Amino acid sequence: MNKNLKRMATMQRMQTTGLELFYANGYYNTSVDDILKKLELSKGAFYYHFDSKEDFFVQIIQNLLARKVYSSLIEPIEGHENPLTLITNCFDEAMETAVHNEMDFGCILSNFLTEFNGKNEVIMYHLNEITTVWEVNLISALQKGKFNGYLDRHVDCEAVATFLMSSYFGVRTLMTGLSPSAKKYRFMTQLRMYFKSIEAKVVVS
Amino acid sequence: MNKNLKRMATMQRMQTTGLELFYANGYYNTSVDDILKKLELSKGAFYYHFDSKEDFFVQIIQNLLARKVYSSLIEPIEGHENPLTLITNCFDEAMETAVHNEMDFGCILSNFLTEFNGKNEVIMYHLNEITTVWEVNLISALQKGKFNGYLDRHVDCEAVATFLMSSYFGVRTLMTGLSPSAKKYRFMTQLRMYFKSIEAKVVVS
DNA sequence: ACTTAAACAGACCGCCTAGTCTGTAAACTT
DNA sequence: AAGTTTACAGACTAGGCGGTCTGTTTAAGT
Repeated sequence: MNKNLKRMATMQRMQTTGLELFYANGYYNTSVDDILKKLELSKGAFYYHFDSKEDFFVQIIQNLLARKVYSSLIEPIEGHENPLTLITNCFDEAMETAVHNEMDFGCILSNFLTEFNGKNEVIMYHLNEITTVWEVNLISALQKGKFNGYLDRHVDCEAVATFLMSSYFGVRTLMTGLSPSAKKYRFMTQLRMYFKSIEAKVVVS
Repeated sequence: MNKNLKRMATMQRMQTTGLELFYANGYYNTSVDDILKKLELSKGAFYYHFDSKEDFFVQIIQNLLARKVYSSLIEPIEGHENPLTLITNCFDEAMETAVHNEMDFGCILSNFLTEFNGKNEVIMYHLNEITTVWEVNLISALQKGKFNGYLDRHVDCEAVATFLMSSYFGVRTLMTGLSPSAKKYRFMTQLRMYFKSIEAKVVVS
């Protein structure tokens, strides 16, 4: 039983540093040797555990990227409170993490979508799957919010979800440039402005 | 004089197809040989006109990318009308072009920002320069609009610019996935919602 | 104690990469 | 007409790439 455990541990180690380097340098600009050098492992070890570099990356997507997106962008908006508040706090926290991370290269999911678009269908399929999961959860959170009277009745939840995903992807890209902290602050003020325009109108009694 | 003309023509040809391939496949995933093969030119021709692959790309940024961003995102918002209308039409047209382009890989500028972030300082410098030009022009267009009474007095123009750039970068990335046309439509509805929240309030007479 | 398979190590292969260098045909200069 | 420079062609090199293959050590099963 220790057998399978060690196997899993090694594969985890490989995938973790693999994701680190792929995120920092890009998939095509990171060689298998780069990863193995950092791990102090050999080619034999890598191709014993994985069929190919592509197979390796697909497993990283399913094991690490999917969980990362879930824990940072989906789970925080699962609640019965005002979804606009939940989303605001969720984005705020995600961006705050990015601000304090010296090695921030933008949203992982967005970066890989950009890198593989039109280049690798297999990988794109798995990335789009994660994107869809995020979208579905955003929409259902908004619909629940509408049902609970937090959002205006006329709001198109699918459209709001698209707009939110767009703006988040984009701001993370922008934040990799100059003054990320200021960018974050400005973004958040306008997100709140936008939310005011779709929240339930106060009934004048 | 025909001399310099031919030289310019060849360099233009190289840069044009270079940008095409870099946009479609990424910079690191496109070899100099790939470009030369499509052009039916030789290594000698390439390194006669350019010092290196990086120098080649920097010239592409300055000659082609900068103009492209200007003509599609900056020039259309230079006018004395309502900047919110101008921006709406500008984004609409840019996204419509993307929808009808089978080979759309997202916003060129955003893609390259993602690809080179943390990997190549020289190229990042030139890319950030273009981004800043866009930002500055957006801000000044908004400020002019505020002065002319199209925007609410309390609007933070810099924040609006950041929000707009973010959402545009992001939606172009999202549109490379499933149903770009629907994504565009949904995005535009929410952009209009957002604009309603920052436009000048109607004075009740 | 012996067998067997798991978990590697590392040499090796063919291909691709950015970049160099030498050669050469045409054009421009004088 | 002769000399010189431009604008290439294409062979070549050193190194990196993903992937293979043949060991070898370690540990579990019997």
